[in-house]
Amino acid sequence: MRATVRDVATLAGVSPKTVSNVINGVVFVRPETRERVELAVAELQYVPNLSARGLRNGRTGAIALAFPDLSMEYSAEMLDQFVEVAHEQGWSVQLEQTGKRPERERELLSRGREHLIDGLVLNPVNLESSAIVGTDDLPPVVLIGEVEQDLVDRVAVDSVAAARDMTAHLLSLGHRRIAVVGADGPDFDTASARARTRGYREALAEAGVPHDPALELVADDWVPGVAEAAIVRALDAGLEMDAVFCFTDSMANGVLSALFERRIRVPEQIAVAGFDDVHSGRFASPPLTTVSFDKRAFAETTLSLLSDRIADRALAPRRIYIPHQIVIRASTVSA
Amino acid sequence: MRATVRDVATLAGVSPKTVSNVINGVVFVRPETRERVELAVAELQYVPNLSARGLRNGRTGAIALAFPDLSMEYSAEMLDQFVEVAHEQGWSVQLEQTGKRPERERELLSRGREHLIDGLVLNPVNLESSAIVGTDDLPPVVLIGEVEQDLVDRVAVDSVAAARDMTAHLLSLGHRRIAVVGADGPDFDTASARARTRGYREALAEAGVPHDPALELVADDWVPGVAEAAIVRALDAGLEMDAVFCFTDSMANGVLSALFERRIRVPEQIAVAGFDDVHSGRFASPPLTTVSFDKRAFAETTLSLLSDRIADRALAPRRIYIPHQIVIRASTVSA
DNA sequence: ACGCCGCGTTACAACGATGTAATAGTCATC
DNA sequence: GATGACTATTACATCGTTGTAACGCGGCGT
Repeated sequence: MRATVRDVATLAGVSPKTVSNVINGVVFVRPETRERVELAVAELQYVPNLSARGLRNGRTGAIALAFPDLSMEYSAEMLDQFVEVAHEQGWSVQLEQTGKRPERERELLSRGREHLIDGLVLNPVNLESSAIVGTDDLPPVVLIGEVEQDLVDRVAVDSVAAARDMTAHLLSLGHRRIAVVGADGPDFDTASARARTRGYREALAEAGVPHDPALELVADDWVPGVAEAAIVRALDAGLEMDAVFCFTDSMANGVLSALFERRIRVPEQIAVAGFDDVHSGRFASPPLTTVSFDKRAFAETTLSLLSDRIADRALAPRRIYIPHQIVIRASTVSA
Repeated sequence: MRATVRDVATLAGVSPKTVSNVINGVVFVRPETRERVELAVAELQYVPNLSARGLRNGRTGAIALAFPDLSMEYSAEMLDQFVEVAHEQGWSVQLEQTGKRPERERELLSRGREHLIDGLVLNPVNLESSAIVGTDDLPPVVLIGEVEQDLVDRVAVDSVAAARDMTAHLLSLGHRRIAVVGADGPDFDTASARARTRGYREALAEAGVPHDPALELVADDWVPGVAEAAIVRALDAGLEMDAVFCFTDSMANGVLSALFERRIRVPEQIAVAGFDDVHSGRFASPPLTTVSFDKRAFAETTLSLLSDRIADRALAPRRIYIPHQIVIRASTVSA
């Protein structure tokens, strides 16, 4: 059986509350008393019961992270940063996967888990504005990624601007037939897809390059297999293109695979760009030009907003954009 | 303020314990009473306080997953499965990253977090046998991946056999100068590295192929960049090889990148194989031959062991190997 | 009609930590 | 030497849930 404050108190010859005071360090305790207690703690290997503390304090010290698809390298790299930063700040992290099921996002936003976590970082995909009705009933939450929603805190890369920048980069290389992979369509219509498609179109318009809807390839799931299938279909249909801008690195990987298979040289015949700057993009064949952002800063910003929100639920919702850069590698500019 | 059993009880005109009985469903409650309670629960949107329940029951309903590096695609795919299976079984999942710091593994195994989680799935890297002394003091834990340790439950792919099989595959293609990337060395000596190196050597010995230590390339971190550097160094040194067996897909990615850069054709000039069968390997250029295993089954097996262990800490430790297969793709056998 | 049985329900206490208010102890001051 | 002003420590109650044991009520047998 584990030692409790009582046991420690008995051994140290003080009251339970004094033990608590020593442990939490807010109330001043005389050095010799403190030392006796600390000795007893060590002796008994006392560890506070966090359930009890949570019950008493109303705070669990845990936050939840919810991603749509944990198996993506993108999720992995974000998780890495979030877990590190959260731990540095003393939070423990609960992990949730929302998958393709919108009801899971709703469930998280309803009070289902409320008593187990102090706050929630949610990367929504299916969530549309409707899902969040009033802010009153929500647990403290920060949404990450592109969301068309004004009632809660949000952190994101400016997808419209980033897509515009990447398209501009491709245009500056002289490309005029730039396909995108991952555009929104009737069956697939997420906020990210819409934003990136919009940025692409804006860049074309700015450059006065005609917009061909046939170049907007829809991928109903942002995974390499779907992207590969989409590009293969387009090539087979004889669609002309001199560049492909994939809305994630993961899809770019699928596209590179298809082009490699067909012996189409990248970037000489078709340039390829991605979005997210995942680690493996650097080791793609050829290395992938992509939209990069500081994932550590992303996590820090998000958790800082969440922390504020937990402290004060009445704060006005904030939106923060994390700066992005175009990282140019050999998939668009040969060495 | 959240509703409690008390509030629900008052509204339904019953005692708190009856509400508890309805919610937990173990004690029979008369249908009309049950209905009244359920109505009150819905009315008040009552949600049990899990801290209180945890305090009372001594179980939190949460388990922890600890991986050395969450940013790896391998971790992501494992996490995906673990989280899914855990949720199906009603566990919530806490995430920990042990990083390069052995003390974090120790900390997890000590009772530090004990009161917050019911059990722990740990993928150790630094942990050597010494870290686990007696089983008495440990939280319920299942180790995953190669570990030289007999005191706790373990689930793993048989790395020795898998490496032997992959080496045999390469030998069967006629390769005789097979390099490995990720071998153990003086500065890098993990159980996985040792096991895979051993399997490689065993296969060579069985086939009567001479063993050249120069072909065993050490990577002090199993990431693509280090693998790339290692292979580049080997090629620059004029080391002859007709195949490269990388101990992870991630490293294979780095190797493919280096070979692509040098215009060395894969598999015609040098065949490349990996280990883990991560998703993106299918979309490598060329698609990667690798050691595959059922990650869902891995997670199910692990959580089943953990569940048993939580139920009975006195069980004899078990070791379970998850079956593996060699998946042959174009990086070793051209289409 | 009386007592017994069994089932559904209840009162109470306990899980462990900690805020509050009261207490014991220390020291300076007049 | 007694009074007052602090300061360190304590007793108690409480957070919300649930196991235990006791209770009340209806039905059955005699």
